[in-house]
Amino acid sequence: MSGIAFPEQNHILDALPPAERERIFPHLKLVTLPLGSVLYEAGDALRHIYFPTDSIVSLLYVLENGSSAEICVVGNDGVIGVSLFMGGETTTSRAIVQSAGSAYRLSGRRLKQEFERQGETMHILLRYTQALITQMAQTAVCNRHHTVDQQLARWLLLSLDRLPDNKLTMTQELIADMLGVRREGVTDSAGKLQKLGVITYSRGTIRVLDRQRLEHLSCECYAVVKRETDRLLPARRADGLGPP
Amino acid sequence: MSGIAFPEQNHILDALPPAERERIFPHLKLVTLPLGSVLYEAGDALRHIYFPTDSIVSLLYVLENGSSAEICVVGNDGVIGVSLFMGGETTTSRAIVQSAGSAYRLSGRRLKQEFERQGETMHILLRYTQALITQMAQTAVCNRHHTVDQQLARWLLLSLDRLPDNKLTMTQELIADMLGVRREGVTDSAGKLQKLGVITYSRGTIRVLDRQRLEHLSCECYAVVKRETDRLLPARRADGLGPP
DNA sequence: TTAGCTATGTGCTCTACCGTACAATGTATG
DNA sequence: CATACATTGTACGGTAGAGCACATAGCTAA
Repeated sequence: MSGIAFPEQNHILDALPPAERERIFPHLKLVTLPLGSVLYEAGDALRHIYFPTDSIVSLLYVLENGSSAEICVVGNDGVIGVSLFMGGETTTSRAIVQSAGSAYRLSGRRLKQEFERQGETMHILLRYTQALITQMAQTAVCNRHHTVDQQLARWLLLSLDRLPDNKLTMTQELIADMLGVRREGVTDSAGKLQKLGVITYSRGTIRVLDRQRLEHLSCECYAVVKRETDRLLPARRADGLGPP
Repeated sequence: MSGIAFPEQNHILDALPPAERERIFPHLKLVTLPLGSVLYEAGDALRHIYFPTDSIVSLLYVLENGSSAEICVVGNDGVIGVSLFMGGETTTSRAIVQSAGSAYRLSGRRLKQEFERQGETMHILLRYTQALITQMAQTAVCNRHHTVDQQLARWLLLSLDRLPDNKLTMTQELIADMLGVRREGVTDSAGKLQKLGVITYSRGTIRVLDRQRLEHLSCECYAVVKRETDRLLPARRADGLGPP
């Protein structure tokens, strides 16, 4: 959250053609998302869609007994609130801010207006939704077959891709909630990574030192999701380093 | 697969308004789907979309090491090939026939034509896709937190809802592939259900005797998905028992 | 009938992860 | 500086499910 923010930091907004931008950008409102805040609960009627710039939001499913699991993660590559244009109005997931930062907010009404014009905006949003589907499905398989060690590596990489530097602010407790495992399990796995010199961990701050090694330690799920996301989403227009 | 088939057996086709029906129905082709046949592999370019009548198709993710997991199941409540209209053209999943039967097939080209008209067809397909998303996400959490016993019950219920009677044709080996567990694990769980008098099992044929009990033994995931699906999908127009 | 295959049942060890308890740090606050 | 709290580390028994081996039981076909 250093310095100015501009809509093009979000890849979806950045990909919109000029006419669409002119219609949408005036109605975007920049909001700050503090760590841990909840954009919506399961069952809430969605009122806005969010385009993160430097924040990260997780979609979490929470079971009756309180245990939970992250089903996908959204950063400046996507949007939160796809059920608005998919027609459901509500979802059964919770959207929680995993990394503090900013996002541009658009009212559901205006979004739907633009979506119904069936221009490029609609097609971009639908392709992004398919990328989300891939991420969810791969997460399901990953939950079934891969170890906590592998999943922690995957999770760190997914977060890293959505952050400006190699530092993430996140306690092991919260990571455990995301992965749906015990906190102690994360401590174990993170300890191994630290011994290997891949990360350093200190009271809520993780620094990734050796990204390549981390990719090696992760399961294939990270690469599968990344490949599919890159295929489905448009190439960046701006360079993401400053206003156009 | 007894007797005649007609498009309205599929809930999506049944929900289309008259104008849409007139455009689409003439181009539907009835195809039979034998048990175990693969509609598409991961990475295949999709050429058709399928509307099952009395068949059931599973979307399966397969990992590099050969292990797999079902991420959702489609019967006469839905369609196979959402990535066609979502814009992706291909998916990373395999679509495999879990219960033999029929389906109506429509070329991807015609489907997209209809979708682009942005009539009711588009909105129904999008809402259905959101229901699919819910199923995938719930499967992800289920894989993480629930026992094989619970998941088998859930799986049986999901299949049962898409079949005309209480009989399913399915070896334990195949169920194991779907749930992403060992075959022996399914034998154990199915044995328990049999002892309880909830099902009978005999060489590839399962009969559900006590559905209510089965719902009780299942985890909440079945109910969550069913509730959300009912909410998102249109009420049945025909009664599904005969041609209109 | 007999042989051969497929599907199911059973028993064993092994391991990752859970649940729980508690100790040892680092950070904030008076 | 002393205290309180939040975060991380460690230990230990319990268990679900994996991996493997092999026995039994129906179905099919010569």
